Amino acid sequence: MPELPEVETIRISLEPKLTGRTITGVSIELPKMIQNPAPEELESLLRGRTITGVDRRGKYLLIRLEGESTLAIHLRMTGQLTVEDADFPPGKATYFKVHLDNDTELRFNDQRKFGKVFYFDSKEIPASLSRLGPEPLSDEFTPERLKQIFARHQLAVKKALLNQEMIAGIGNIYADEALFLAGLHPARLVNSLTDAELEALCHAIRQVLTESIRHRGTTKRDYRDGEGQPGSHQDYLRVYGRKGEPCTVCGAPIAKMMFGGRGTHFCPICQG
DNA sequence: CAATCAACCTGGGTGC
DNA sequence: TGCACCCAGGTTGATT
Repeated sequence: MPELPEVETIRISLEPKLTGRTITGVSIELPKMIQNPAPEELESLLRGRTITGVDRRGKYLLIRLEGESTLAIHLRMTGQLTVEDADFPPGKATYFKVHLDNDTELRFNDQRKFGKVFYFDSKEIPASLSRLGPEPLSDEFTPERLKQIFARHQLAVKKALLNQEMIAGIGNIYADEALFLAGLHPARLVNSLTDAELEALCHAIRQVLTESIRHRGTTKRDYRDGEGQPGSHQDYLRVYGRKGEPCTVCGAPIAKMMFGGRGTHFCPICQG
């Protein structure tokens, strides 16, 4: 579900509600969700700790704790994070809660139970948990860097965009949207891209992610921001979910195919 | 190294 | 109304 823009939107809404709060306890209803320490060890690691800020790396939300440690959450497909009053009834699929010192709690709701929680004593996500490529909205994300990352890989560009070790944060929606904006067919091999195409792709990735953050993310079904509200970028998608509808540039019907196991939308004319 | 598939889960949509 | 089946914003691990 949530890709970089959705996690960033959640981060923005949670940060003021979490920063400065002290954790008083946790509730774990689904132990398998706790990935890193043993679930029974998590509470003693968190209780009494003060939250110093909320960051994001790729699709991971990073809750910073006093003393250089991090509580990280990955929402996978249907995860939702909200901060609510402790006496407000939680959603049906709320499997993890972090109780705070002002009678509110951070709630992790996840219908499909794919979401993961990690704790580690560092700011960087340990490589043993996840290795992530550069942040696409950072200054280090340039056409030259992209060329470097793609070099020697005989790999379809759509698959490359979904590979978090190559670029962090892009998922199925924004991969399709970026390839459309860049005018690239999803099956193009990354080591065949010209400098001009790399430049276009780099720019397209930045553009689609930035636009979506401005629209508070894309809600196809489950995604909600930290206030429980849907985003609006679904109204601005150019190809994703628009099979059979006219291309916004040339009017040809948008095509959908299965590619690398994922539904893939593109304009057969503009991305020929 | 790359590709494919299954697995992890629940529920909405579709077609019979 | 029921039911079987496909599909979904993600990631990982086994297998070829």
